[in-house]
Amino acid sequence: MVSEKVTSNDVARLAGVSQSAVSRFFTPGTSVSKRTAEKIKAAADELGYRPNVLARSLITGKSRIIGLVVAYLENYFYPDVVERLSRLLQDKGYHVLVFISSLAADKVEEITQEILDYQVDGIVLASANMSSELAARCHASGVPIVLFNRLQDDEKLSAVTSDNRGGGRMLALHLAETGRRRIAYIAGFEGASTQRDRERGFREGLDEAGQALFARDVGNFRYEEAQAAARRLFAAPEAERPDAVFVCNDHMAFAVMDVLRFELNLTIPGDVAVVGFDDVPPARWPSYNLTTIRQSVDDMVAETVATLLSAIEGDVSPARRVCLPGALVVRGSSQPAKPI
Amino acid sequence: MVSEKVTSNDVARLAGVSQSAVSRFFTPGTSVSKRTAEKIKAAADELGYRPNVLARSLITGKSRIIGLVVAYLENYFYPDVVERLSRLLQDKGYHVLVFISSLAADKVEEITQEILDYQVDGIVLASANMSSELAARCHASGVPIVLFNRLQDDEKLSAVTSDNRGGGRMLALHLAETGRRRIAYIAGFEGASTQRDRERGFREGLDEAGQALFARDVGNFRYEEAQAAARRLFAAPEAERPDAVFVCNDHMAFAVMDVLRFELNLTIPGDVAVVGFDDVPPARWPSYNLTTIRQSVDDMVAETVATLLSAIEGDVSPARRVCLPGALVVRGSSQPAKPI
DNA sequence: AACGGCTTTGCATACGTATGAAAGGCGAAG
DNA sequence: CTTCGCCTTTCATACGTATGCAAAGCCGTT
Repeated sequence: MVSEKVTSNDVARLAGVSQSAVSRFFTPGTSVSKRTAEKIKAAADELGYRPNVLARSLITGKSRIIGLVVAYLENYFYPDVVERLSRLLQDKGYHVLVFISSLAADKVEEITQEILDYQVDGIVLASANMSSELAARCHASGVPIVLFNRLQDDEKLSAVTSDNRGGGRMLALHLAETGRRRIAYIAGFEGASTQRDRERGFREGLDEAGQALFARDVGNFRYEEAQAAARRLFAAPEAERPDAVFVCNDHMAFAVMDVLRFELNLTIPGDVAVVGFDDVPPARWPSYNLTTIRQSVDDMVAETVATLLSAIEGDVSPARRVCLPGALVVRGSSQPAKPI
Repeated sequence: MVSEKVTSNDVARLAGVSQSAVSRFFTPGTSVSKRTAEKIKAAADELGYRPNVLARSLITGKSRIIGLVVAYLENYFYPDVVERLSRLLQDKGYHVLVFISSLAADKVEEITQEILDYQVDGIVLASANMSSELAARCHASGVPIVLFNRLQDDEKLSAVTSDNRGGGRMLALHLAETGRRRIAYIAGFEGASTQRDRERGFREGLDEAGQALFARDVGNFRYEEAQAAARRLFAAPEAERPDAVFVCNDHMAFAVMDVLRFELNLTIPGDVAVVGFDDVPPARWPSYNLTTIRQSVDDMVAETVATLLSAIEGDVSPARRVCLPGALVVRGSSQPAKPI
């Protein structure tokens, strides 16, 4: 607390101009004469002056802060999202205020209120659902929201997702085509739209291929629960075990692979094919070498930012729902092991 | 932009009291009579009023925002840090503004300026170094800084680290005790204190055990570069290859293990022992089952927050350097394979 | 009924900036 | 030399809140 804060008034005094001149100098899009600009610059440099963003926000009504709500970073899809989103927004002069939420809905409510307290210009909701009532309140406050990697019934909410249904379908067809006949599914958290859509697409794909789901269990997007689900699914006698598993995301797929290989001594893809969803970095590490659906974080983030910024800049068009295509990435965990 | 913002004045008018009364009602530690409290509460609820944190900051000089500078979330140690740090600070009424920095020092400078623009109450510097000059400026602004998981020469900076030197030593002794005789090291980014301290402790440990470092290469904390380093280290004829590698962090250790197993067909720990540092979640996944030093993220975060908050609350004591002990976690990647 | 102490309330101002309106400056055209 | 118009600059005010100070209210005591 040694130094006093230096304000635009201090600069103005030193430069021999008015405070407004200083303000104008630091506000892009306004003009000052070359002469005063130089005086102000010199004075500002000497004092180490920088405008107070908070005070500015108070009067402009724009904080240049984006609230990001995220429930867990354990799934390595999200750190990547946080990093790229921050970077992109930084480039555009915004910054990210992080709010970690639990999965519980009432927590989300509380958290969102806290976010609004900071007068954020926009909100990215990355791993939590939000009540329609809350969404309405945000909308009423004029704060745009973009759902990231999830959908909600509320038609008023913008959302960016990848094509979870299409991805699920591709995986089903891939497994069927490579000769799998007892295909199981390990679900994520049932409340998540990604879970629902992936499962739905997967079932549709199986249907197309003339198959039905052989078995199903739930892993709730957690490593340990996915391990447990795998143990249950493979507790049956050998002939009645699945010969393929679609695990709802890569993070859980790693857990399943570890159980199959190191607890049950099964080979992948020899005995069982495993496929996931997301294409997080470890999926391409040789230890896992996991067939999966690539969601382009870059594209998703870019769309999110575009949607958010256009809404912030006054675009009152109705909610924008972007669904980006995913790509099937075939790797070693699902090579055809049992040709028909 | 449908609704107008509701201010303390609106509430005051509706409740039939003064604006100061409303302010007092929402400021902890001040008192209002029960009667007016009720009127204000009713009015505030009706209007959906919540205090504007930014306006409050302007006058109190406290924003309750903590700036977090982090360079990359690719190493899964950091997502965990972000999550726990955010959670803990949230509980204390603070929030985290994230700044992603590149490793370049000038970027850090720029970023830190941006942080200061937001009038943050404190800064956590998690994966980037900062010039002493910049540190001085922050100090002058009265903004406390805590270095997380790194150290700097500047004695004025508080820092929280785990005992990197001691951890390196433990790993060296462990490898020597389990019979390894050609022990190599793959370094992280040379500019990082964690890299320096871990290597130093490791060399000291080898020395104690009467050994010298057999080979050394650099992986710069990146997966791909660590792969390349592993390839170089093991390009020698079989008898001249290392029989153990300490990789400066787990993230790179995974890359090394993948190269050894899947490119060179070596067994771990049979042909080569691999040990890492951090104990990130994948280290205990059976595929890697990596011997490593556990850094307790929880403890580190707790110390960081404690240091930061005490400084914010006016503690002018000199910089506080906390060094937390790490624990050797012996797993399958280093079991004694060649008993003496 | 008057007084003293304590709590509650309202008034006024301050925080650091942006911005509309008004005033000033300067050159060109007449 | 005057007048007009444009570009700069200043003045004044506003943003939404917290807080010192003085006024007002309350309650028990003498």
